[in-house]
Amino acid sequence: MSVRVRFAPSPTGSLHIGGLRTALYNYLFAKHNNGACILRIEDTDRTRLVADAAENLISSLKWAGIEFDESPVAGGEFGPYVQSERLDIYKKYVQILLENRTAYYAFDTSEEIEAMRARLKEAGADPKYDRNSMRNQLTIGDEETNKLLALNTPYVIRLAVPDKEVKFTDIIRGEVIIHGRDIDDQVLLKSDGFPTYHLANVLDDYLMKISHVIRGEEWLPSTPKHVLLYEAFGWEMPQFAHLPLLLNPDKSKLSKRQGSVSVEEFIFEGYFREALVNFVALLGWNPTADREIFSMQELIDSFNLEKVNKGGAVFDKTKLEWMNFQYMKSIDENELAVRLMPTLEQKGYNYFDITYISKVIVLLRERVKFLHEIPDFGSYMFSAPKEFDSDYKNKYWTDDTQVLLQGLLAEYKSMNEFSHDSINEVTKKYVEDKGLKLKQIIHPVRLIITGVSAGAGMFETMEVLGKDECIKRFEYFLEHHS
RNA sequence: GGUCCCAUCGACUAAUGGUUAGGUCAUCAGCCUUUCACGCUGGUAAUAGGGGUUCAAAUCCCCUUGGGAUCACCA
Repeated sequence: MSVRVRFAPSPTGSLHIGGLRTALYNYLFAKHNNGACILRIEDTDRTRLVADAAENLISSLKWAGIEFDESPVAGGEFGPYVQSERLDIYKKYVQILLENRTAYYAFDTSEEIEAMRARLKEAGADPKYDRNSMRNQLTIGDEETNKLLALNTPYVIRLAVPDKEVKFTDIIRGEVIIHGRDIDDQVLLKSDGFPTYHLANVLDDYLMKISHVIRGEEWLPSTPKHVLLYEAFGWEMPQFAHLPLLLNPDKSKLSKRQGSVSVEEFIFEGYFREALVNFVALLGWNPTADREIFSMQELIDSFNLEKVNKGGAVFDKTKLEWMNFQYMKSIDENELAVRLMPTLEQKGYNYFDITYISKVIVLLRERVKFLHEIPDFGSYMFSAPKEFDSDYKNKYWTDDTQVLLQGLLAEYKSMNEFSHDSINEVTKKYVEDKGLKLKQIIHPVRLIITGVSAGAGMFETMEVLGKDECIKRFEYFLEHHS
């Protein structure tokens, strides 16, 4: 049997980091097994719809490197892949349930339901739908039901949950048993004609030939309803795998309020896709434990559901930051230069070439947390400093400094090759001849060239800036700021 | 509250009956040094508790405790 999995978000907002992990695990599992990964939009709740949410979801997923074999955009032979376009399908199939009496019409108003719940609560019982005391096909009979239907009375269709144990096997958790008496007579078709998640999800998974349902643990308690539906239709069930939850530092389900949770925010903050994917993949699953860095392909190669943990995992940004830094160091500098270009343009630095940018990146990548910080952290690489750190100056400046710098400038001017090695050589010889320590001159030089105390190796920095630029900065400083 | 799920350092996790309980992040100390960083070396730190089963338990079973999810005409 071929592996077919799906990621089925509802378009109610931007992609949640937990959603990203669910999508990723589906994707990894599919690719590992040469199967198909499908995207289905579950927009059956008309009240929570957010405009453009589906597009945003897809673009976040794409940013992360997750592509779908079948989707509303790519199409596929089991479409449409948007539930609101499948209404006739749901209505058609729910008839089967009505006919074999595993579902029934119910005509209760929301006020009646509310009153029922209040009553049950008063009596200390679970506020489940009390089938026998309400106005439904079971209590009023088929004839009355048909009459009400003919009068266009609003109705819903509910699942007739049998009084028996419902069992299923979860790949991650093993056998799970829940008794029917603990399951509500779930609404399958709402009065607005839209299906609920439970109906639409089961029907679509079946019709789209989904082999494995990989989703968050929050779905575990409602899985028996789905099992019952498969049984009611007489269909073979897919395999289930309920993923452990991603948690806030206080162990509650990962949510807004305790930091960023949407992928868009992480993109905005400047995380590399490689880092976020790598990090999130290792939250709840671990192939070896003696290794942290994995490319998407390596994740695909080693992924398996059996090794997914059962317990929830706290989403700890600190380690993500570390991982991001690993990618900062390892991604090719030319690639990073390309990625930095938009930021540079935004800051008005659009006249530098990729080669120069990548040299600057090599110089500064280990000194910043995010790539986009480079233009500010190393602003002196893009324009000559206008201000000079006075504390830094005071710390290393003496009465002789001015004269020493004049002499050093002359040395630099006479150089042909201006590499960090040759600058190093010339500078060291110069201070040695004067009987000084390198410290006494290199800090003033840094001040002149960069204006600030923090930065890469001085000679490397000067090499990248080039002889002419360095001399210009020397002359400017000695004229104006001494 | 009912039902279900879960439980190894502060965090992510490894060890599927036999290890001085391992690795990574964070943290602490030291080293390196041309500022800031990177890096390097080392340290602190965990099997929730109690019963079993077994020659042997982090690992299997039971109970307790703790945490979480879920209980909609939301997904």
